[in-house]
Amino acid sequence: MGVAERKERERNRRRNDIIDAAEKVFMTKGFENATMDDVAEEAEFSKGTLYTYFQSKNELCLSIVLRGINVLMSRFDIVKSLESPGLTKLRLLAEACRKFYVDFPNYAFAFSNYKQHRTGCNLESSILDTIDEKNAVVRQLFSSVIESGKTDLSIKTNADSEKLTWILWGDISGVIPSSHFNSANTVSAEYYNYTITLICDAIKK
Amino acid sequence: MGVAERKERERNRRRNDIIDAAEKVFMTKGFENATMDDVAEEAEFSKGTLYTYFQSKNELCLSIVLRGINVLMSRFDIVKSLESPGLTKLRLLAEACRKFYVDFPNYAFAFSNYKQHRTGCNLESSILDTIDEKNAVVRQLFSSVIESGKTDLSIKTNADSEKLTWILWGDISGVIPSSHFNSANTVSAEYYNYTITLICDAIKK
DNA sequence: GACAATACTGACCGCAAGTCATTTTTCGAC
DNA sequence: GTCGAAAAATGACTTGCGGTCAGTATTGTC
Repeated sequence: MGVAERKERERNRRRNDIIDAAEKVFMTKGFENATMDDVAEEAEFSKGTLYTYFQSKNELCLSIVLRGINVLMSRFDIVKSLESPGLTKLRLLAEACRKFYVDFPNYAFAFSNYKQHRTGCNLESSILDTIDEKNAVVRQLFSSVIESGKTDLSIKTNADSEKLTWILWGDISGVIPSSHFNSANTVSAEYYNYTITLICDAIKK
Repeated sequence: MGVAERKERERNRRRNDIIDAAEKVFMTKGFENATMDDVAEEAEFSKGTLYTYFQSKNELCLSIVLRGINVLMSRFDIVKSLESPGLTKLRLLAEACRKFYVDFPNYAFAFSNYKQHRTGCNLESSILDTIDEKNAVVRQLFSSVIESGKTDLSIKTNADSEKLTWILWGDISGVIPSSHFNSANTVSAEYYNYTITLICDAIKK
């Protein structure tokens, strides 16, 4: 008898509906100005109910970030399966990320506020751990792509994989969306690609 | 009779004392956890008085950022007066910035939260304008150093000064301090310098 | 229909940002 | 020295929002 399973599914669906509503509200009003009552109204639940699904406003925000990471990672999968030089793969990863930001401005926006919500979420939340795990997986991916590039001689063999990962992932997930949402969404593919080209030029064999 | 002038001086001094107190309090407790009452107590003023000097908590935070920018810019001055190739100057600017973060962790911390306070400060505040102006001056400096590097042939002539400025200043003032204050202050001069070296390698003639 | 368990509600609480009527201080004029 | 006006400082108060929780409604089981 799958009642428990069905209930679990329904609960997850409702949880997702709330995140949908939160995305909409936060994106429209901004995280600061939007209230949990706003989200509750959009989600057609009472505020109290939100708190049976999320520990805090910050955790709700981080749930949006987590969603974004999952979507982004699924886009990385396609690159992973390719048989290409490491440097090419690196470029493709960066390009996948750029497209992701274009396709999902909500997530780009959420990413740009990640740090803030992270620090605001002082409780131990399982979402924090999950995000950390996903981040580790992404870094591992970048690192292995760089390593493969060193093996296939598309990347300088003396490049420091760990540091490069940090710089690339930092730029891609930090600076770019962050600047993108300053003032008037002026940072374009042009700037993004220039950064990537610059780094790739510096590390290519 | 210089009474008005003296009063103006005293008012500025008190204003600075409040920023001193705010730096201490915010650095210790974090921006979120620290209250204006905390700052008031540290500054030995009542809360109401703080609001005769600053429009809001966010504006007070931005005043700290502005202070930091001024200190940093004064360190850039020394580099400006040197007679060196553009690329060398660029490296020295980056190095000056790194040292600045080491010498003034408070400002590095403030910088890492800049965007947050900026968006929280929705009113038109003269401090915002001043920060924008200072930022423009810094970008102008970077841009002209890059241009001079192209002229003296230390930097590739096809480098895009504007984009490079954006990337360099973005990395230097954004990613680095931002990552620095994640978790356990683990990002070291090593990582910082690796980033700079990477970019400089990519653009050197 | 009785019962438990789960889901939902919204009035309520606490806290901190920001306000403002009142008090205190400063300082020139006489 | 003291009066009056302007400037500075005060802290009790208002407001708004994140978060709570005792109570209500719904669902599923026997």
